[in-house]
Amino acid sequence: VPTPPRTSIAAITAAGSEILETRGLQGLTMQAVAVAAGVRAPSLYKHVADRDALVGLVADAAALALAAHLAPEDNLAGLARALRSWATAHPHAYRLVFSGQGSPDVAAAAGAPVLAIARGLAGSADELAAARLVTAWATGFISMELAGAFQLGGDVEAAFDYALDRLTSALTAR
Amino acid sequence: VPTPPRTSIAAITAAGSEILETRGLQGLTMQAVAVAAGVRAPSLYKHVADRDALVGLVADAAALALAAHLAPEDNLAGLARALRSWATAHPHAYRLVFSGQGSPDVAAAAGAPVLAIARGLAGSADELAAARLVTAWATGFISMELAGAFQLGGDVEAAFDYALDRLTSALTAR
DNA sequence: ACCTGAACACCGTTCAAGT
DNA sequence: ACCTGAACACCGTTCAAGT
Repeated sequence: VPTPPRTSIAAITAAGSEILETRGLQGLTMQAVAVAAGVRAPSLYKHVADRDALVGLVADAAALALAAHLAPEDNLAGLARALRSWATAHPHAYRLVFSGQGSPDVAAAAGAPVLAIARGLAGSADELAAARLVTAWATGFISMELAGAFQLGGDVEAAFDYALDRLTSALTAR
Repeated sequence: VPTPPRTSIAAITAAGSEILETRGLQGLTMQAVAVAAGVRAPSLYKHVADRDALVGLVADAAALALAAHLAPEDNLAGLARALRSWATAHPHAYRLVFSGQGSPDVAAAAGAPVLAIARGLAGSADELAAARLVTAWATGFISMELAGAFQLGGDVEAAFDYALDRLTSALTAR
């Protein structure tokens, strides 16, 4: 006897996103997601291949949320600050987005605004290389900050602003 | 009846480092390390508090190995290329070093050469901020490369050299 | 003083049985 | 067609018992 589904990819992804937010990637277990979706763990395998696939769905959802948060920004400093504020508000989601566990297509779409801003600064010849410099710096800075890697003290805010200033002038096409 | 230890922190760390190299962080299980150290899993708890502590020891050993690999470099480009070559040769160890799971003291010691080079470029007033810019860029670039995040094609080598050139001129004290 | 087998709680995953 | 309990292999960790 055929039965209508009692859950869905969308519901599973939403449940997973909320669990990631509150309990981190380690807390994102099949059991926890199943309970939050109102179902038992084995049922999830009717909707996702395995835990890696579920983590990928959650990563993509986070990447889209991040992209929406970045969309209004149209200059390098604004974009970098928006990225950092989102990372501070959603540290687990931020780490997951940049861990490479999501779909490459979604990641590429989310990175598009950076390309546009890099083109405006560096010109279209250096667009891609400039975008990679900026993206690498921003993700590196923020992930080190989240990991507590800035142990030497000093002013982390000042280091962020210093880097933005130096990068802006370094990338501006001559 | 007292008994001499059949293993040691050093042996456990060495076994863990080799397992990390070949099987990754996921393969670094208490069971696998115990077998490699010639002992059973419960015995490890006489030497380390728990798996996190063991991972921390392996992270510190990797950070020291990385520091030794970077030590001969005395300019920004050489340092960055040496970091990247080590990361390519030891991807699991590289990720672990920058995951913040090791001891802050060891991480700070390993970062000292970057500070010296940054001081030479930017002057002592901006030394720390300049070092953070460079470190954030390099770790971000390499971790994105290891994660396969450079999906848009283009020349990754060229992007690395472009960034080195732009950063060097951006940091040089005026 | 250290090592061990046995046990516990947990995890991801499979599968026959239910509806 | 989907959901479930039961089971399996694995994991980290504890602990009483051995030497």
